[in-house]
Amino acid sequence: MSSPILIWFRRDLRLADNPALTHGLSKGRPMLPVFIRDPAERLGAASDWWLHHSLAALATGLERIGLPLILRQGPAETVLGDLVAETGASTVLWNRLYDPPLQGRDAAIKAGMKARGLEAVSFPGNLIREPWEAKTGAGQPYSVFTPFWKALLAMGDPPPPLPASEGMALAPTTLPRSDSLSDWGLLPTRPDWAAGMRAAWTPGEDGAHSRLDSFLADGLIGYRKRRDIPGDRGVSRLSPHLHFGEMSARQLWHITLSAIRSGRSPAGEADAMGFLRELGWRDFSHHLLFHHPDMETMNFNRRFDAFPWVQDDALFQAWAGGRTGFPIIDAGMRELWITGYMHNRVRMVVASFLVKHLLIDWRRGEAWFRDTLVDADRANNVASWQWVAGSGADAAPYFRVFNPIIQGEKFDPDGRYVRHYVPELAKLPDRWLHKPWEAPRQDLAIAGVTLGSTYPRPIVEHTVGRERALAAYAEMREEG
DNA sequence: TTTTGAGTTGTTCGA
DNA sequence: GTCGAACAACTCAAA
Repeated sequence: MSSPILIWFRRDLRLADNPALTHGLSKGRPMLPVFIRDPAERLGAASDWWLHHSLAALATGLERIGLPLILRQGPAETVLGDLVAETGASTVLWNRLYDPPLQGRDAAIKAGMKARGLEAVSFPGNLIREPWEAKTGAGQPYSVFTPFWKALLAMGDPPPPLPASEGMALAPTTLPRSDSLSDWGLLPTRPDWAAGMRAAWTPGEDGAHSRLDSFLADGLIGYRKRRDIPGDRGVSRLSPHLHFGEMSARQLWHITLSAIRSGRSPAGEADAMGFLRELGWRDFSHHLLFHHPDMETMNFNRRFDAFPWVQDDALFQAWAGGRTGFPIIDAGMRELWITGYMHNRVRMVVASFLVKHLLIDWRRGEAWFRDTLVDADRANNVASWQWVAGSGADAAPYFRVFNPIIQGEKFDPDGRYVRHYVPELAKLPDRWLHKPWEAPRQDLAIAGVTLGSTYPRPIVEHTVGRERALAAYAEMREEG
């Protein structure tokens, strides 16, 4: 029997539109899919929860075409070397990742394999375009979104997705040892904090497609306005599926356009392009981090190195725990804690609050999101936090300080979102819901709210926080 | 090389 | 209540 091909799965946990898998299947040789739990790839506890279920789904899908999924732990280079030795594999195929540490790791692995006479081939990963494809007229990477997006559009539609293989694949007659998924301890036990996640999500390729189908059927229409309303179903919530590659960006692109053109989605071209533009932001973040690897820990705009951040654990804990006394902030932080997700509009508001009202370093917020989001993604997380902080590429101007009261009233006018995640305020009338500290004593009493007891008073007064933030930015400008 | 127009997502103030 | 201007200046990208 000819030597097996290792298919190294990473963040491409799908069978359809999987270039490495399709390429391997075309060879007619035995195939050995493997997933390596490399500590270098770990993001956080919520991601681990998702990964567990996504791997289980992938294993089921592979089984349908007659393939096993081998699970191993350790540094990828070592594990792949072991597997090559154990199985006699002469080819390793994978789809690319672009995070700085992993990209370097993979390049070293490829070079090492080639030096040993093995075939190692990588394929385009999970973006619309590879991060090095878009270039300015001067041949430089972009640092402003709009021209980047125009450049992407000018390249035309990305390649059409590859179909999932239907037929049975050939597996090696003897299989190497595999870890048991349940032994990896990816799921929480004591306490089991994942009940809200199980209720909110269906990880895996099938879950990704049914999520997209229902979004196209009734969520996409009116997207440009509805996407800002956290109590509405106006966003796709595909981000964790995209992060783990249960659906590729290219599939999402083509499925969306064909749905509106065939009438399967009642939405129009403008809503569809508004939606795909958000996918463009995902590519833009990866483009930025690929070309500026140190922005994961350093300010993209180095003038922010002089910013007077405040270290205050009590304030940080109040923010993280959803006890700031601002209902829209607390609802967002609790949505995150319960479901592993937060609506995009609310992410901006809570991030602005941490960085501007509390003057806490964006890196602390970024680390919290990385640990708690099921869609945690280095590139998106870092680029977005820096954007809010004002230190990032194409960032918000410093004087743009979100007012958590106005944001709540504007985007959650009927209080559906806040009442769901901050149930202790549910009986307050809309008028006071986003500023309970201004409610008359009688309204609070009727609603069963006791400020400072059943719900916190604001940990900072909005106007004070705003003025302090503007002063801090002014101080930084003088330093620089 | 120089110039020009533009830049995700907002808030506040005063007329 | 509504509306427009101010809030800074800078850097990017393309012509």
